[in-house]
Amino acid sequence: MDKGFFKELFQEKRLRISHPRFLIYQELSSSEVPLSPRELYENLRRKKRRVGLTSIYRSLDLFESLGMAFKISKGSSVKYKSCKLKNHHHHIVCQSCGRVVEFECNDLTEWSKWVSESTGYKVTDHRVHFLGVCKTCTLSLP
Amino acid sequence: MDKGFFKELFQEKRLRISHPRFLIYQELSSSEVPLSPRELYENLRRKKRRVGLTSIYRSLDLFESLGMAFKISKGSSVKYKSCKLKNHHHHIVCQSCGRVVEFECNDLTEWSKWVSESTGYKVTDHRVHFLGVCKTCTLSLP
DNA sequence: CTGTATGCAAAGCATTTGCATAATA
DNA sequence: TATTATGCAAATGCTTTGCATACAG
Repeated sequence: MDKGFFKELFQEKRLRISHPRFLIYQELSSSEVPLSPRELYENLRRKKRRVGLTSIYRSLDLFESLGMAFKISKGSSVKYKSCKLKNHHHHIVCQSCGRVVEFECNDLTEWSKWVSESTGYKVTDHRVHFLGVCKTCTLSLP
Repeated sequence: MDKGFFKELFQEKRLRISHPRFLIYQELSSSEVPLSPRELYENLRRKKRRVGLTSIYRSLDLFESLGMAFKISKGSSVKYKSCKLKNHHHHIVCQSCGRVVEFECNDLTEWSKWVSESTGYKVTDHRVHFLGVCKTCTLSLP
């Protein structure tokens, strides 16, 4: 959990480092697996840290828009994972346990150029994620 | 709209080609832009084709699982776009009007291998989408 | 005929909103 | 002190479920 990063970014954006926000960030970054708003709420509650569910929704939105968290929608469930890498990166999600790992982005300029040419779109950004099975699950499964 | 493709695929999977399913598929494939379940419902209603909203949800799920449609979750809104390309492909979404275009997948074996090595995951699949601005929007916007 | 798929109404939930209160800078 | 963020409760609205009915194969 990188408190410095949190403070710096928030001060730069003129956002307040409130107690609830910090608790939510802390809880999220301490988890190996992605968490839903409700799970985050329950976890904090269990630790006697009462934070409103509404605030959790608001904070998660904020974190995502700041690139501090990765939002995973699978079916109708929504979960978030905090990001450790600061610059542009992507994720691989374990299909079995849901564990997420970040990795740096490849150079996609060539591909982007090709997409742009073949579709007529101006390319501004891209989202990539891989699906797979993590080491633990590979070992424990048949 | 490729009726043959629809029939073939459904027969192969032992799925019934019901009237509502076909109407939904038809309506979805005739749209340039992605549609939400509700929009699809309204469109059909307007054409005096009454299909239950529930069936629309069920059909869209089905289409997606068969790779016939692409599901786009943006914030809390969910939309679907029918796919014309039959094999593995990706999408680029216009940030301004939402229009989606498909393009064939690049060869990602090298990248996959690298991801696998650096994360320890066995890579099974990947999702890519580009974001951009379509030709029409580029021209009509400043 | 024999399952499957549909459609309705109802239930179930996740998410959002309004607003008074509390906390930050 | 001037905003900004919080938290509650209520409202909203999407999505799912149960079940009798219709329908494709």
